[in-house]
Amino acid sequence: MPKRVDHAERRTDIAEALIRVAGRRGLHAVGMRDVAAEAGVSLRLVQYYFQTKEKLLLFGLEQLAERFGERVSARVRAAGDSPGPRAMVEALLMAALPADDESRTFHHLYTSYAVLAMTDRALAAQPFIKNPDAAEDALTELLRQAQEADLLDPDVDARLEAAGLLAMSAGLGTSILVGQRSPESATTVLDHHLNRIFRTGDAVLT
Amino acid sequence: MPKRVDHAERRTDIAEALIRVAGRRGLHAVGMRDVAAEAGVSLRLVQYYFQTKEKLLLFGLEQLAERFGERVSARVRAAGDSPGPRAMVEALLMAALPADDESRTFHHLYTSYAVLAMTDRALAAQPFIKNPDAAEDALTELLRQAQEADLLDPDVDARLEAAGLLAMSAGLGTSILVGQRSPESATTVLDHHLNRIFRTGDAVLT
DNA sequence: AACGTCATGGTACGTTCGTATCACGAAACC
DNA sequence: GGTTTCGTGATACGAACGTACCATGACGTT
Repeated sequence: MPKRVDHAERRTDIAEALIRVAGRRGLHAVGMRDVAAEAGVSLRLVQYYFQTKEKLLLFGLEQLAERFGERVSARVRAAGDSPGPRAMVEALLMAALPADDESRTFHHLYTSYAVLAMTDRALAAQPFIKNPDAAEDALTELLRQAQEADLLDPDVDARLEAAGLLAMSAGLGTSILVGQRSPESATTVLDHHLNRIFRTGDAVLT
Repeated sequence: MPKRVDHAERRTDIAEALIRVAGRRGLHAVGMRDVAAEAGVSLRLVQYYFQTKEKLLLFGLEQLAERFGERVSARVRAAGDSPGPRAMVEALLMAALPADDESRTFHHLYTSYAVLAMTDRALAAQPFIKNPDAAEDALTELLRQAQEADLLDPDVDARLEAAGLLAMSAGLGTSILVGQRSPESATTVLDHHLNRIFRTGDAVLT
């Protein structure tokens, strides 16, 4: 073989170019030529590493979900040291809100992909079921721990509560992106809910 | 003027054709030719009544939001007779969940439009701020009434609670559309929340 | 040293899309 | 009753898109 280049690395480079340009102009507006230009390679190369646009999109979604999952769990881990379970719950939910650019891009593109998945039933069943389920499991576990530490209202069903909180966070995220609500307002709404669920009325929000 | 046709009527006909075909194949996949075929008219006519695709899309969104608003308020009104405020709250939230075809189409397309609105900041600022705000006002009012009738936990902030419930409903709706969650499961989550907010533990869900 | 294969560039092809143009019948107005 | 205006059809145009094809260095293998 000649230059023997690392295919995996090349693919993630291109996929991140896709994420960047799609985050700027919208997923519906990006073509392979845009991705190629953003990545600084020729159109032919994008075709070479991903044979078809559909495969590129699919890989981009996986990349997006993976990166965001790492971001959230990093924040939860960082919050794990100090004030207890509620801080971790808040870290998880707040990290999911589109307050900074990275999170905005994620929400924007993830929603775009979700819309595609509504018709192309086959497209990426995994990322839209497996990842949210994992998040729900993680949040459920955090709530259970809080419940065992007697910090939580005992008559909440941890699993149902986790599902509700995540759905609420997602819904608030969308309303932020479309300009209906400010990130601060969304934080207030979330915190109000947590205040009623947790026994201590302390707000630890940012 | 010759045949003097009712422009407004024609426009809504075409817009509903747009909604039908977009609901089937996805908003990203419909062109003016598809809309024309679905409406049973020529491409030229679609151009004639809407000069540009953007105007067609805009009118379609207004039409969509209007129809859905009527649907929800009709259901709330229908539930207003019998068992009290909670039934109306449930009616509002449940009507917004994508359980039937009409509601599924609405969620699907509304989300598609929301994605477009994230980049085309100008596109339809109204429908994505005015309508949700109106829904929030209505739900807030219902919650306040329940609170005055002493049916509600007195330490809930009606406005914040309304915002949270609507965001949760929207988030659950999306998770249904992507196949992560069943409508029944979403209903359970919503009802669990209402059970903790309302003083009576009665579930009046469908 | 020759060869085959990998990485890459350039470019062409066929399709589809939104929009514009030309044409024409019919009806209302003076 | 002629003229103007409205509703409608058919079709053409230019751009953009995804994909396919052809060519050509560069390098490891034999």
